[in-house]
Amino acid sequence: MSARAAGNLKDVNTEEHIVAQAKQLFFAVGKLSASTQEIADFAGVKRTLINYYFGSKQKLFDRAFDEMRYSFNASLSEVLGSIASVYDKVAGLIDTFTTFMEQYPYFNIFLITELNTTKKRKKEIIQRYQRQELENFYMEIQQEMDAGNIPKMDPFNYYVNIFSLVSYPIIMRPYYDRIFNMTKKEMDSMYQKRKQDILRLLFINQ
Amino acid sequence: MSARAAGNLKDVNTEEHIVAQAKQLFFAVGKLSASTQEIADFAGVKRTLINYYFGSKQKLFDRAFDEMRYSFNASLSEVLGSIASVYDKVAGLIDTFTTFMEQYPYFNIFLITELNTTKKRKKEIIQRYQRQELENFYMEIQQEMDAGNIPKMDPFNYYVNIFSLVSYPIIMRPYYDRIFNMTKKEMDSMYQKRKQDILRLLFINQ
DNA sequence: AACTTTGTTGACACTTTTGTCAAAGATTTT
DNA sequence: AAAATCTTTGACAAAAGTGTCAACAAAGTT
Repeated sequence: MSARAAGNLKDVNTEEHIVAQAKQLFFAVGKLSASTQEIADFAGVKRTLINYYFGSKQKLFDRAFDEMRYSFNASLSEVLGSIASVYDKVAGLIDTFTTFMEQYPYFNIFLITELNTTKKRKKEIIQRYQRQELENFYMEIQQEMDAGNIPKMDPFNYYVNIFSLVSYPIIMRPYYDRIFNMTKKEMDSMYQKRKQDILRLLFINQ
Repeated sequence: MSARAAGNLKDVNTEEHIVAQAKQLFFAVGKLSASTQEIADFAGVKRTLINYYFGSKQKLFDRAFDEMRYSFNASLSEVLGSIASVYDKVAGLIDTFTTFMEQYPYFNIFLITELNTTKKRKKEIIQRYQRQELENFYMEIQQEMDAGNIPKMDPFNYYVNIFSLVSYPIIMRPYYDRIFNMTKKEMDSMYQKRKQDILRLLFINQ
């Protein structure tokens, strides 16, 4: 249904359309190792168009990945670079990251699997990011710790904890749905409470 | 070097040897979609032996996965089923899970990717686990919350948090090594502190 | 030691997947 | 509207991966 009507030309940009659908298939649906045929079917185009526009499957993947990375970093920067309070920044990170993870749960997974097993392109693919914003955030965190509002630990670990607490349960959700003895309703309510539970865990006196 | 000498018969059980090596390749090295040739090379045997002993690649994978799952559940049960204090149980879970994750970081990842995208075998592969132990643990957690020793939240979320805080950073470590502006030494020390930091985060007054 | 069973090997066939290319169809430019 | 350019398509070739099989080798049994 979402497939492009065949021969429906130029009302959409085919190239962009393919990338967009590939991002969905890879990072939302989770078919990280979809074949070119699967990608083409999903996008509703002929397989050869992938080669025409991107040269190879790998280059399409790189393109999709780069776009994901860019938009993810942008949304992080928006929070970290703001003038909000530390508490609001933490809440903002939780919020932003939750949204992102729910939309693209497999993006993180790709970072791990493919990146570690594909020996090449290690250096180029990742640029150090948000150095200044991060240093600044660490400092603010440290101040809150000194003030007793945040459990004392290395600010880096604190930062990592935010992402851990948000990301992991979302990634594992389909698995948890099966192993834990709960109805979908119960599970939903559990997951809905998480944002607040996390925030309360990360901030002592709120 | 670790490869079996060719023709070196019966000093080791070839079948077990292949499974053991496959577990390493899949869940420690991270080659979740290794070809039969890669598996065979890694184990130092001829590729056809995989078919001889296991019938198909899938069956070898299932076997490796089942063994992993079994040992993982066993180590969890050992902690949850013990008579230790809640604090010690939480510390034990952190410890056990850290060890497991460091040894087989890709086991969790498989649970997500393959399991969600491979439509078949959803039901059979996972059995509900540790129901009684878990219910009991929830109850103990709740008591500690009531006593004010643990931040108040749903015990399920608390339980999930333990695994989130341990697992996610280990999974992401290779990625973090590159994006964060730290030396290996700094990163190591950060990760070493984590166990205590996590425990302190999860228990208020310790 | 002959026989049977178990283990190992290389060759082959089959399937899946990727990428190329020439031809056909559309769109834009002149 | 003719020419040039861009887009789409099906057919083909090449590569990679999986499983089967018959033959050979080793170990165990009688």
